[in-house]
Amino acid sequence: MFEILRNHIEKIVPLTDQEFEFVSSLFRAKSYKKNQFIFQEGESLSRHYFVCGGLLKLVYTDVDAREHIVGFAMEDWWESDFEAFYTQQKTSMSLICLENTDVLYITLENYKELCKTLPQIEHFFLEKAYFGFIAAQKRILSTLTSNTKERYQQLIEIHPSLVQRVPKSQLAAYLGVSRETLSRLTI
Amino acid sequence: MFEILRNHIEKIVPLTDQEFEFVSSLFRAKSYKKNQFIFQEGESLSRHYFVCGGLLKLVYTDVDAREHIVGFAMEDWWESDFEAFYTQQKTSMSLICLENTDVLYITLENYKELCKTLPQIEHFFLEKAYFGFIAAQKRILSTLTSNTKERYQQLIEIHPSLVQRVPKSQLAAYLGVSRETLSRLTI
DNA sequence: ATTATGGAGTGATCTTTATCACATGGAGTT
DNA sequence: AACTCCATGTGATAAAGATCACTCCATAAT
Repeated sequence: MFEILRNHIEKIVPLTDQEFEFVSSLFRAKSYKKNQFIFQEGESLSRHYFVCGGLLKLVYTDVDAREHIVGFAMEDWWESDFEAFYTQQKTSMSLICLENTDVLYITLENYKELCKTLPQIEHFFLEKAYFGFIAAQKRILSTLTSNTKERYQQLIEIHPSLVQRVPKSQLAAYLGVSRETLSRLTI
Repeated sequence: MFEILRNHIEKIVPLTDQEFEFVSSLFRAKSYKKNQFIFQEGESLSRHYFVCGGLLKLVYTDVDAREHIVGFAMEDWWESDFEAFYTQQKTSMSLICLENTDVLYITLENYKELCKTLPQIEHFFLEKAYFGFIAAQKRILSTLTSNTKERYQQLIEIHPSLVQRVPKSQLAAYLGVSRETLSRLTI
């Protein structure tokens, strides 16, 4: 699992064996079964997760107990309730397994230690944040410019493997439409 | 204008006079009139802008020539076509003045120079990127969980001064509804 | 003073989507 | 084999929003 993390980081910044040993020492590995909660809305202990294998959804549950999917996370993706993590507040969302999933996670304390010791890792996270922001802005733009059918087609284009692995009801909760409407689309 | 930038940066990281002199040397100041384009979709030269005073909109124009507002920028905000800036591609959006506006801008070359020389500035931009990402995710969540009226109320709550300064037709283009629908809401 | 112009409100109608209800079919369980 | 979950599809109806057309009003321009 740590090798996956190393390959992932080294796509952006190089690391010596010694440096990666230090990186590894600050992460912990954990495995979860399908439908398990990695964390649940309202919890205080917030971590940043790297998915080595499997599939997660980041979920906001509204007052009517409806689930809204803020994001998915597959192999090589990072996920967390980022505001809760970075400001150490209670989580407002839940991270739930759609498949059996292996993760590596880091606490904020260790994250800060890591960035202080290895500035290139801070640069790595900066790039991740930039591209996360760009992706979020594109998703916003997609809701502004496109109808449901077009947004679904864009999702298929951008993440074909995701669409294969996730039930349509979950894709509907990500796109912000009812599962019935998604079902009625003729692609 | 440079004092505004200094105060803004020092809210997150401290700078010596000498360090700020270096920062200043990498930015340029420019003033624009209402309705002017700071940059236009399709241009190659992309910069990152800091708004000292005034008001901007970041606009995507679709194939039917409809304007969709990706974001606004007021005093103390950063704005750009971030993907175009960071990857040095052609811009896919336009940055347009809703009021007379004074900006400071930096090129990617100077930005990289700045981060290399002053790592605390890279940390500053990292925080900006994190909170930009969090804000974008909240906007996505708002479209998933709330109807038009609620989203408009949330906008008023989060950016009351913006709502005062921007025509409702522009707020509609930001919220993703027609100006008629926004006009019919009873707040 | 008169004439554009841009922002905003509103009626009528059509389209899209949500909602509720029910049916089908496959996978896993007993 | 019978049963229970799920995921999915689909019909009927209601609600939300888009669109087009028109009006009013304030401000800027001539």
